[in-house]
Amino acid sequence: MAEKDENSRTLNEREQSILHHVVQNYIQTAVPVGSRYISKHFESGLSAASIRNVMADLEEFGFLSHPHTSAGRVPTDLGYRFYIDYLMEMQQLSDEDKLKIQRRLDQAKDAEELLRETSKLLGKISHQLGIVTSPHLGSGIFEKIELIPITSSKLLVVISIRTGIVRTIMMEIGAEIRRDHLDEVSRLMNERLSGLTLIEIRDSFLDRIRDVQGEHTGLIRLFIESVDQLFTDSKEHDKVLIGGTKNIIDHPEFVDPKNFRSVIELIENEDIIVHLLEKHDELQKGFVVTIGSENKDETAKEYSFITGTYDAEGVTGRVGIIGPTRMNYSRVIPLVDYVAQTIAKMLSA
Amino acid sequence: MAEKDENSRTLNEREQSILHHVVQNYIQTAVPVGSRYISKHFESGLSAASIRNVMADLEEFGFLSHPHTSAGRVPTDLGYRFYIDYLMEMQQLSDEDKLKIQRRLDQAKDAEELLRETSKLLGKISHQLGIVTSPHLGSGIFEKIELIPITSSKLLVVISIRTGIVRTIMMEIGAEIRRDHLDEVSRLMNERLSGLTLIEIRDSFLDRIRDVQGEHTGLIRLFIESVDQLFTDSKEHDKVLIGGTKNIIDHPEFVDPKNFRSVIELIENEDIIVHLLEKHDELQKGFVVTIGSENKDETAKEYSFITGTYDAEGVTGRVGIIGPTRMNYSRVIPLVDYVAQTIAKMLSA
DNA sequence: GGTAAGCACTCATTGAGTATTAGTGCTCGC
DNA sequence: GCGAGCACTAATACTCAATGAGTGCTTACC
Repeated sequence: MAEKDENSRTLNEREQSILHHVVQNYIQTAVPVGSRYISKHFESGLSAASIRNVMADLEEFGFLSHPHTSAGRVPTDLGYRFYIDYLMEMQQLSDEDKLKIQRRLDQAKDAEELLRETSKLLGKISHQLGIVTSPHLGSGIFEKIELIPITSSKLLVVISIRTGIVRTIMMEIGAEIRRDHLDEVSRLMNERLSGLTLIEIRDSFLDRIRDVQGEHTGLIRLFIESVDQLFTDSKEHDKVLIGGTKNIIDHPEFVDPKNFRSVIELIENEDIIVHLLEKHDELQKGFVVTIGSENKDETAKEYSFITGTYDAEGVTGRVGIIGPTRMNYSRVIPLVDYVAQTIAKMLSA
Repeated sequence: MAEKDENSRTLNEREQSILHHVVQNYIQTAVPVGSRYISKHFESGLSAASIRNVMADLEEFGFLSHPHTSAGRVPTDLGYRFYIDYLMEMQQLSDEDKLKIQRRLDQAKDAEELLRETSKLLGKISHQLGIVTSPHLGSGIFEKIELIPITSSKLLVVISIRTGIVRTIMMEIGAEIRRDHLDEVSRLMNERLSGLTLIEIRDSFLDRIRDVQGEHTGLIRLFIESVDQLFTDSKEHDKVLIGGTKNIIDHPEFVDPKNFRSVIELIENEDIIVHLLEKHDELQKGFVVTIGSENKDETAKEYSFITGTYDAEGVTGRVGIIGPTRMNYSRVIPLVDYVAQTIAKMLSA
C-alpha cells in the first residue's frame, strides 16, 4: 500500500518478507534469528544460503545487524521502524482484555486514582512499563474560581474546570485580606473569565482585569503576578505516573544488570520521560511510537515509547508504555489506543 | 551498661567483642568474616583457633551463621539485633551532611514537595531506599472547614489544620444546595468544632451537631454519613513515598536477581510497607528498627526498616529507610533521627 | 579449664582446556 | 539467480583440576 513511499521502494517483495519474519521472530523469541530457521519455517521456497544473501543486503541497508559473526540477525531500530510503518499488521485487542480494562478502571473513585490504576494496568497487560501523564489543564475550560483564606498569609485558590476536575493552589499573600474583598474579586473573575480556556486566561488576564480599580488593586496585582502559577501547568505538575515495574523485568533483556540499572534510572528520573514525551506531544496524530535511538536521551536509547493522547474536553494528557525496543508492537499499539480512548471517555463523564 | 539485661548476660565480654567485630566487618565488606581475619586484625591476643571456638558458641546461640562449611561467619537477624541493642555506638552525623539536608529541604515549596524530597534525600545519603509516609492528620487540630460547590452534584470540602496543612475532599451530593445554606452549615461547624483534633471530631461529631434542625437537616445528615471519610485518614491517603531506588541497587546483595525482584516488589506494593510501618507506629519511642525476619511479611524478610516519627503539632508521620539487613545501622539511625526532627520543624513553621 | 597449634576436611571459586553448536561468508556448479 | 558445500568464527557449555579460605576436631601446653 505504501508502494510509492521512498523507504519502502528500496526493498523488494522478498526483502520485505524476510525482514518481516526476522522482526516477528525476534520479538517473540528474543533470540537472533538465523537464515536456516527462516528457510525452514517460512520461506520454504528459498534455501538458507539465499536467505543469507538477502539478509546481508538488509544489513547493508541498516535494517538488520549482527551481534557477532556467528550469530543470527537482529533488527536495528531502523528495522523496527520499517516494520512498524509498512509491514506490521495490528492485532485486534481481545474482548476479554477490553472487558478487563473497563472493569478495572470503572472502580476508580477519582481522576487521580483512575490515572494511577491506568498506569498499573497498562504495565500489567503489556508486560512493559505503563505510563500516564497527569492532565494538562491548559485547554480545559474555566468554570469558576474560589478564594479561601487559610491563614493570615495563605490563600487557597480553587479553580474548577468544566469536566469537574479541580485544581487547588496555595498562594502566599502579604497581609490578611477581608473576606468580602475576596468574594468580590472572585465574583469579578468568574464573571469575566467564564467559558475561556486556562491558556486564553493566562494570555489575556491582564487585559481583562486591568481596569479594576479601588480597594482591590492590591489583591488584583497579586493575581496578575501569579497568573502563570495559577493558569499554567507548572513544570512541577507535569508528573508522569509509572506502573508495572515488576512486569517488565521478566524480559530476557534484563538478565544484564546494566539494563536493569537503566530502567531504574528511567523510573527515578521522571524528567527524562517527561522530556521525551514532549516530542510525542508535538507529533500527536493518535498514537506515537519512538524507537530506541530515536529517543534523544542516552538512557532511553534501548527503549521504545508508545503513547496515545487522551482528551477530555480540552483536558489532555498521554498514556502509553515503555519497554525494550524488542516488544510486541502489533499488540501493544492497539492496547494503548484503546486505553487512551477509554480514559478520555471516563474523564469526560 | 546493659549488664543486667537478660540477653546481654548470656554473652561474656569476649563473645560480645567478637560478635561486635564480626558484625561491623560484615557490614563493611559484605564478605563472610573468618576467624583468622578477626585474630589478625582485632583480637590480637587470641589465636584463630580460639576465636573459632567462640564463634561456634555464638552460632549455637543463634547470633551468627554459616553460609556453608568452609565460609566465614555472617550475622543472623538476632545477631544484628544484639549488636544494635547493646554493642553499637552511634556515629554522629557530620556537619556537612546536616548542612546538606538543611539546604536541600529548605528549597521545598510545599509540604508535598518537602516529603518527596526527603524520601529522595534519605535514599541518597544512606544509599538505601528512603521512605516517608504522608502525614496522619488525625491528631492535627481543626482550624476550619469550607464548603465549595463545584457542580450541582459535587461539593469540595476544604479542611484546614492548624499547621497550615489543608485537606481537600470531593463529596458527591444528591442535589444542588444553595450557597447560603452551605455557608450557614460551615459557619456552624466552624463554631462548634474549632480547636478539636480531627479524631475527636470524628468521634463526637454526631453529639456536637445533632441538635441542628430545620432546613439544614439534609446537608447535616450527609456530613454525618461522611464523617469517617472527612475526618479520618483514608486508607487511600496512607501513602508512602519511596526514593532513591538507584542508590540501593549498588549493594552487593543485588547481584542476585532474586533480591532485585524482591526490592521491586516492595516498591510497587506500597501496601506491604504501609502495613509493616503500622507496627512501627505502635512501637514508637523515637526511632524504630525492625530487622529482617522481624518484619512479618515474606517479601521483607531480607530487609531492615528504620523509621522515626515526625510530629508537627499533632500532624504526624514517619520517615526512614529500607535496606538489606546488612546496613550501616550506626550511621543510618542518627541520619533518620535528624531528618525526622528537621522536617517536623519545617512542617510546623 | 582455657588456649592454641596442627591437621584433615569441606566447599565455593577460578581458570584452562575442550567440545559443541549455531550461524555466517564465500565459492562454485547448476 | 539459486543453492549446495565447506571453511571459518564466536559464543556457550562442560569438565576437571587447582586453589584457597575457612572450619571442626583433636591434642598438647600452661
